[in-house]
Amino acid sequence: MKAHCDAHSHRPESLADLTERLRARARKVTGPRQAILDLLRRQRHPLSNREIWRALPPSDCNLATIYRAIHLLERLGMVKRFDFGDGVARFELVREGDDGHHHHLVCTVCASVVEIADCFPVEWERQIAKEHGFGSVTHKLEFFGVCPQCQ
Amino acid sequence: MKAHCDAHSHRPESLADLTERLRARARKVTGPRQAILDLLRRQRHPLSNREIWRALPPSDCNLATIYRAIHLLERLGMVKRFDFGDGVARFELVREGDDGHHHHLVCTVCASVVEIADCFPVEWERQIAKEHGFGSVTHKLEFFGVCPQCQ
DNA sequence: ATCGCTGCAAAAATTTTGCAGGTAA
DNA sequence: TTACCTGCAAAATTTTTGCAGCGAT
Repeated sequence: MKAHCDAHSHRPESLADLTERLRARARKVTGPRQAILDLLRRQRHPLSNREIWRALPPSDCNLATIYRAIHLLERLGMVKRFDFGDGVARFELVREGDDGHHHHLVCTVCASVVEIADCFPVEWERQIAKEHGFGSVTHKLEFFGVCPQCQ
Repeated sequence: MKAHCDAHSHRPESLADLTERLRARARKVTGPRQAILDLLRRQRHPLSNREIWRALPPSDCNLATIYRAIHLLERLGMVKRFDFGDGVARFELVREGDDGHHHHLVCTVCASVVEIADCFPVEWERQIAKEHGFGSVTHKLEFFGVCPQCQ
């Protein structure tokens, strides 16, 4: 049984490549957008809009601009939304040509995050889709537990 | 390979049984709480706090009370939170002795919901836990697609 | 009679939007 | 130049909290 996603490399795409992707879509490469992209490309794990805001020097970007920029990047498929069940959306950069599909193991005590290579088997997903007549089926899967340090 | 959860019966627990569970935990059985429980026990699928509020006659319950009651029911394990990725928490009644663990297939167009019997294989979950030294690992899994009517 | 629960209203927190000026292309 | 972006501030949401009075037990 083969999962339909593998762990992806963590070597970050260069900032130049990222901004090029914006330009290619006729979007402007501005200071705030570069700051956000440059922050995200250094992160291994998803950040919320507010976390991005706090991580950036106050002069770099307004919180409203972050909301707007993240919306844009999400629409362009450059950023993917993850939900760890605490009501806060978090975002991760998606590598060129990738769909960003993967999962996390989140510590319910300290909120540390591990990226997971395994994935729900495609055959099951297809079967579930067929069984109910649904099309274009995907899934969201996240794991929760207590990390070694917090035990 | 066996999933570790099966579809559960949809026959709703009686309101009397539900309120008894409250009383057994030294919580008061009040009008608003009965109204909420009685509404949830008739639902097959999760409702948000606001949906509960709109579904109830205005005089039955204040929105703030619903937030408080749902928090309580969640703490008592009588209600389970689900997240369909749209930023709104939804809640489902959990049957006595059950842990409420199951998954949904949600239409991304009309938001209709189908309950899913399959589940992520326990062995994999255990392996993931072991691999990263995590304890008490569970998961959240939801499927998304386009239902027959919306295609 | 208690103590928990409720409604109401205000506060806090989160996300969206309008607008006027600035800037990438 | 000309759209597109941005900061700021206000608005719209969503969720939490304080408080005085009511009511389940």
